Amino acid sequence: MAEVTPSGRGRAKRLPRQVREKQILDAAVEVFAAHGYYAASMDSVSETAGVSKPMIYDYLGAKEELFAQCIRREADRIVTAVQHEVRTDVPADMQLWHGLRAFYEFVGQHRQSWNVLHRQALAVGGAFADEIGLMRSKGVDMVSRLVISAGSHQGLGGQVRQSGEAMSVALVGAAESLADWWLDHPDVTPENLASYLMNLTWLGFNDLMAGEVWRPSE
Amino acid sequence: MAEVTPSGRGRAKRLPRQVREKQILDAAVEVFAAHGYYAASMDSVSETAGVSKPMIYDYLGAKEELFAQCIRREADRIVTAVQHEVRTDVPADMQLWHGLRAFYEFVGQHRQSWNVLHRQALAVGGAFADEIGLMRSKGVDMVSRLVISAGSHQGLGGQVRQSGEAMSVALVGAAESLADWWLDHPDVTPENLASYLMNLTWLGFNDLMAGEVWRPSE
Amino acid sequence: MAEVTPSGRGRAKRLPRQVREKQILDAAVEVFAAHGYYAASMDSVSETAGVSKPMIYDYLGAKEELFAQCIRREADRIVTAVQHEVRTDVPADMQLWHGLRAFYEFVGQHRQSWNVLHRQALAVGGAFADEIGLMRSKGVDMVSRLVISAGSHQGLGGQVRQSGEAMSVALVGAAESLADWWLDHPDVTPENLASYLMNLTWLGFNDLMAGEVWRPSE
Amino acid sequence: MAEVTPSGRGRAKRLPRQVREKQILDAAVEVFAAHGYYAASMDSVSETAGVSKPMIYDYLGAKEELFAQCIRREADRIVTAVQHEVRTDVPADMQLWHGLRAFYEFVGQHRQSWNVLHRQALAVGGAFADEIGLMRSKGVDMVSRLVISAGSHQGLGGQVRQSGEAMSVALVGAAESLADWWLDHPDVTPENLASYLMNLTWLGFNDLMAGEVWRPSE
DNA sequence: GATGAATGAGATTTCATTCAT
DNA sequence: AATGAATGAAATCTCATTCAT
Repeated sequence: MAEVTPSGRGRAKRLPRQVREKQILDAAVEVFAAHGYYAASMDSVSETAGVSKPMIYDYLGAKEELFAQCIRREADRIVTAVQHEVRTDVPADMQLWHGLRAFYEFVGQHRQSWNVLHRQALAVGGAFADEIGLMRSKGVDMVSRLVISAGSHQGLGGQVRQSGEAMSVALVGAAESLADWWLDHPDVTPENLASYLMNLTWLGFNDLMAGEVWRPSE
Repeated sequence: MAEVTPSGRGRAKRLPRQVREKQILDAAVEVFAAHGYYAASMDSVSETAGVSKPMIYDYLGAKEELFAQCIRREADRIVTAVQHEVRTDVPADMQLWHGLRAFYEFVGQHRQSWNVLHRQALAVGGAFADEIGLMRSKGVDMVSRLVISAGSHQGLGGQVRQSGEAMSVALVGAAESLADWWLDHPDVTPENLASYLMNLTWLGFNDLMAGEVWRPSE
Repeated sequence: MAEVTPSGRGRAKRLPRQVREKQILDAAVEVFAAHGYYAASMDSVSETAGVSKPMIYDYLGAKEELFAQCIRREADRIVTAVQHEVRTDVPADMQLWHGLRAFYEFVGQHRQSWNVLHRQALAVGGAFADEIGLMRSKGVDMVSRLVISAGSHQGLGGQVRQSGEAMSVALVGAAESLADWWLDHPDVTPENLASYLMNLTWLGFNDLMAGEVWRPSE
Repeated sequence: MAEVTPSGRGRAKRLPRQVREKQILDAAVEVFAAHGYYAASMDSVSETAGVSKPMIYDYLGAKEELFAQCIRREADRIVTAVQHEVRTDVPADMQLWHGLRAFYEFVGQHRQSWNVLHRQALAVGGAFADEIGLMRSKGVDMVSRLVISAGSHQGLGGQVRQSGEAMSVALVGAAESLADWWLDHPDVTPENLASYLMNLTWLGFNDLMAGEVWRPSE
């Protein structure tokens, strides 16, 4: 029987389209993550996938399109992973806590996805604006909903509502930044990271909602 | 009329090296910011600067080196701008407030610098690790010092000190993220942005320092 | 009529890799020999081979590597040609004679090979040290073996043995030099050339081996 | 007083043309010898000479011309050095001996000159045919004259006269080749080298002249 | 379905050379 | 006499992409 594994030489065994597409996407994520969008070559992808280049073009389109699909798939994955851990029947702070923990657990296990998603997509920018926006907004939405719902529960001050989105963006940015920092401090646990963020921001949210607002003293 | 402006065709007028170097760096920042490190071609830079390519190589080195110099210059600029606004004879919260406001004012006026610095440098990664690290650490250091000094003033809890760096990283990430968000919400003022961050984090810091720590309830 | 010859324009006909590699190497030898390593451009090689540049890089590597392969192939050719004519069942002088004749016959038919091998490789030096050394040593070895075996047959003096290598080097140099000179005296036959060298050196060898050593008289 | 040495910064002191030309030629020989004709850049020469590029062009012409002048000067030097040691009032063999010894002594002290002369000039070829030919012929002439005069003294056989030039060429080639070999065997003395050559060839010459000619036995 | 063969186009970089002071 | 400033032109190499089997 002919080999099916990527390392098999010669004409690869005929496989259903679905399987090949997964093979290719997996390879693409790996390669884009390792070298970045530009430095990654279609040759690398083809080699890594154990599939010839024309096939990539046939199945997943040109480089840009291929990258876009990587982003889409990985964004879905991480959002799904987080959502799966967030139960709506607990207090808002616990929801955020669970979400953050799930986020860092996922990141810890899929550094690649994270890299592809975040850094490269942001850097190349222009052409991938849509995909990035979509993914970003998913994260922000999740947080926004929490913050706002928390706020409305407790009769929140104008500040929070008015700036809910901004603050969610900031929180997401903080989370992402901390995830990067994690790479250089691997001995920290996901719980620690989530805890740092909760302490940094949640008390602030609470205070805000209790009407205690910071204002410059000058 | 003999052209002297960058767009002039033909042999450029003789200018002292210093002046040309600035011209070239300016052009490089513009081009890198507009297209990203990879998509920016040395031809573009040369055209934008109104100077032939060999001069770029002679004066500022190859593409990587040129980019590194862009990063260095712009990092210095932004750090200087922020430091210039931070007075050490005011309470820690006011220092942070001033710093953030200065940061957003600068970003508002130099979108390019910001882009070059942040997105591109992070994305290309590898080769520019040093430059990026330096710049990052400057920001984080500034915040760390504030946070920690604030903490020691008030007899701070172990959490803050132990995780001072992580939290500073998170704060810087939040600030950066908010700066990106600003691009799509141009009617917000620098004061607003700074204020959002202060409210999100400072009260948290204060509570922490007062011993009020968030812990999961499960 | 669809062209297949190297000079054909447009997309070259599909050929198996092996064939193309030979085509390219042939062209490279021609071009390097004609212009020298540095003056030869990859464009020339590509045009001469009737193949696009990327294929050259794909099949035979970058310029240095390509040149190295030229050297290797041509060195093998000439060494093989000479060895093929040298029978070990004849006296040493006849072996040398046959070798030299074969050498000049080969050189006469492949001026290009010779040029590529000798001049260019030596001149560029540095990067090709290994290839050159290998090729050189093959020639010197062949001669050394002859000289020394001849010597030991006849109870040879210390001079020869001690300096066998040096003398072989000198002989090879003489042969090469004479090959160059031949270019300007094309009416001389290979036999003549071989004969000159035999007369210049072999009697010297013999005398030496008989103990008749030249010494300065002062 | 302003600096005159090459390392002096700023505008060099005005110097008579003759002196500058020597400075430049010295530098050029050094640089060409170190890197080869192509790899040597006019910038290097200019830096090494401590003189600006326009001056080189003014005084000694473009790269080709500059190299030609290097060859000419160094060829003269070596020929002069050898001729200086050869006295015409001694037997022919001693003349050759002295010449060879002088040659290797010169080469030992001026590896650079030798390299420039021999390897590079030969390699670049084409453009420098004239200079090379000139230099070569000087060496060959010297030897030829010896050989032939020696021959006529002793009633020489037809072989020698008919092929005097060829044999001289071969001898010169042997000498050059041995000089190259010397680079890798630095513990050998000039006397040894000269002696090897004398033994390899002179006895052969003598035998020839005595009518003892080698002929293939088949 | 699958691929080896093939290329257009463009990127970075380096040099020899000259102009203008 | 002397040079800093400036460039045209070209060389090497790589890559995304397609053709033909």
